[in-house]
Amino acid sequence: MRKQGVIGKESRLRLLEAATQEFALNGFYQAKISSIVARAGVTQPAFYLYFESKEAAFAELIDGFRNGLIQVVRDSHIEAGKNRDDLKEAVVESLGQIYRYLGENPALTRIGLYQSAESVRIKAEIAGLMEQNLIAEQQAGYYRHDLDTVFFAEALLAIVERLTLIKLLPGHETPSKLARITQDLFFYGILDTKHRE
Amino acid sequence: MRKQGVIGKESRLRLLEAATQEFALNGFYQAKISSIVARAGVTQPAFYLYFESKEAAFAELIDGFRNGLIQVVRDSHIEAGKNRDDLKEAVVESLGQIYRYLGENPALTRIGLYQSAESVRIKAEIAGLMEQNLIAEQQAGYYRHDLDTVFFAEALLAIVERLTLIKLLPGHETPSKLARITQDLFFYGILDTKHRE
Amino acid sequence: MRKQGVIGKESRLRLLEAATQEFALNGFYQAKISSIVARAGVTQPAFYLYFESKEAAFAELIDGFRNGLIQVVRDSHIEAGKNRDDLKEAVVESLGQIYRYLGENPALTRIGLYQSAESVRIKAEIAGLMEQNLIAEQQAGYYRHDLDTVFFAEALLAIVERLTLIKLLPGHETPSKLARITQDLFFYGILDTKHRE
Amino acid sequence: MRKQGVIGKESRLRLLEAATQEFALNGFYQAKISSIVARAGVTQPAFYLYFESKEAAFAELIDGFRNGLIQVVRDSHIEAGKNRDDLKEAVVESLGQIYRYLGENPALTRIGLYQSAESVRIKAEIAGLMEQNLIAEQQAGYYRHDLDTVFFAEALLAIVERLTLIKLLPGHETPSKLARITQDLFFYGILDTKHRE
DNA sequence: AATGAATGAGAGTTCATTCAT
DNA sequence: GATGAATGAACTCTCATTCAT
Repeated sequence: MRKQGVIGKESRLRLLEAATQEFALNGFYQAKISSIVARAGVTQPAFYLYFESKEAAFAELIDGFRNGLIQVVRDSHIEAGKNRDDLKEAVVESLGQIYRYLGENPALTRIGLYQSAESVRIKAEIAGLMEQNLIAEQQAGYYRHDLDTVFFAEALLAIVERLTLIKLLPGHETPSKLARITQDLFFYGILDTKHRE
Repeated sequence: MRKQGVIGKESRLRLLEAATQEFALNGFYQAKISSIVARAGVTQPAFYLYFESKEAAFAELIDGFRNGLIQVVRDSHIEAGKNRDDLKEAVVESLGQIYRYLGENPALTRIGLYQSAESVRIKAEIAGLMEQNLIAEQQAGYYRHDLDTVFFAEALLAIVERLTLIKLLPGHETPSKLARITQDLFFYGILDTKHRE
Repeated sequence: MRKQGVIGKESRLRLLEAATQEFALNGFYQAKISSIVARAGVTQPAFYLYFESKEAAFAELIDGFRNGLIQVVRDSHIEAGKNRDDLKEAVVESLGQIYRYLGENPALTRIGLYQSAESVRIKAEIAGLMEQNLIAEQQAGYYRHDLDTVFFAEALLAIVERLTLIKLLPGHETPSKLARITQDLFFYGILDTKHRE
Repeated sequence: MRKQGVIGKESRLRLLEAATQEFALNGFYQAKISSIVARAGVTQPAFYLYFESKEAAFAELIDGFRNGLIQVVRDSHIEAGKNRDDLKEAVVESLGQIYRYLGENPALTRIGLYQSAESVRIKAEIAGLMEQNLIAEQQAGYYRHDLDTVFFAEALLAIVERLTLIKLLPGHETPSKLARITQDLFFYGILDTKHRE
């Protein structure tokens, strides 16, 4: 794996893209190098020109996804000092960016959120980051003070994860719509207001 | 696979239990027949005395789990005519039974909810059942009428799924506690009441 | 690698014998499992029924050879109290047993003395054992006191090793003849007696 | 492989040196072209600019070593007409030159004496040359007339070979010391003189 | 009811070598 | 004079499954 020119870079990219598809479709263990290289239009040894092993290629994909997602989640923090309507819009915007990131990388999302042992760790990490945001936002007075932020964060992640899987990735809903729905559910709860009184 | 006497039944059960553990631990593809029979204390051909194939054994486990879960979710329907406090308790009780079922079958739950291609179908089915309950309960006047029951059901399932994975199965929380937390989040939402006004 | 009946034991032996031939002929790295199993008349996976890996099979052969040789060399120690003629016969007998062991296991000898990284270690070990014998024999007054036993042992091993390779294994000489030649060379040196004076 | 200028010559030399090290360390089959070119700081195809194949490069090294060694052994012939002390010194000097040649080319020696199928042929050749010398020396009256020169030559080579491997190449002994030890062993044999009578 | 023995099919990986530039 | 890129051919090892007993 020495210096690469432009052709090598291209081959590497083709392999990476092929690997993404194959891993997303079949998961790590069922994914076959032979399928990957077939998709990429090269022979098997070419794969090892650019990646140390099946594991290494997978790790590279996972890492890219993880880093991107971490960035997006970090950036989704909402600052203090907003009024109620602005808060709502900000939350929708933040969730929208997360859904957008996932929607724009459907295969990677499949790998990173659903197809690997690492996905468990990644989701734990993301839940942690989300909780940090939520804590700050709670202190900003946006959320109930009796709210357990750990569970809140896990619940938020859970919903994002599931709606992504069944609505976003198949293309049934847009990121914005999902963001609005998620925000609505969390903001107002489910109780009928008349019944509530 | 002819009719079996009592000894055969025992071996079959031991194999089934061993398979449950192995599948839960490693997933379908990584599970090895050799590990299963080692756990069960029999030889490899014995496995094929009781099961047609790896797939068949897996399907049998999945089916048992699925049927049990469907039953529990069906039974978790809440009748009309309750006042607010009774509703709350009824919801907690219903969720509690679901969490209890999952918590009592940890290995099967791992297989049925997280370890297989079937889990996607199972969860879709469960979400559907949950939605039916929710629709009836919404019509009973318990929930907001503008609530989209599809998303509500998916969100509910998502949270149950995730809290089960990270809190229930590792033994960090009891089913009752999780039921209460889930109910609280959904009933009241997250907004600070002072901020709310 | 579970319990084996008589058929299994036979297959194992056939594989072991085939492996011996193949390793002797080609050395560890050039030896192919496919050749071994072909010789043994089984399929490739059968090899792994009886051996953990190529390495493990090789190690088993090496170990057997090494242990046998160590035994023979240990037993070749000559007790004190012999007169000159008896000593000579005893030495010839001892060397004869070593040559005989090597000659009776030609393939193993090839592996253990010439075909592996282990052969270096084995020979070092054998040289050490030989030296222990020589030290005792030197103290019994059989050999010159100014003789460096380390070098003597190494030289003895060297000659045995080489004569085995070029005379014994190809069948050009018998163990007894080689034993006598080796003894003669060492006992009397090379100098012409007339010239010696 | 056309004619080369000065730059090409340099690369070729670097490759040859790198190949020597690699072959000495790992033997022919385990040596990798990729390692050789890495050591030499060139790319893989460059190797084939200067050598037809792995085999060809190896053969070139072997040939160099073989020719050098043949020369040294030829030159180590001792003329007739020496008295006993001069003979001793001449033998020590001759052996010293052989050990010196081997010690000065440690990597090549590893390849030529221990690491190849060719080493068998080379040693046979060397033994032959040594025997020719010994025959002449025997006829000069230096050695016993009942001495079998074939075995004597093989034994001599065996000892040189082994002491080189375990004492010279690791740097534990100098060529001169080894020459003296070798000569001593052969000249006087091992018997205790008192016991001898 | 169970087992010892065996296998077909296929996986990931390695390496000497070559071609176009 | 040298290189980036690629490959054919091989090899070790794994696993679900079956057959004869």
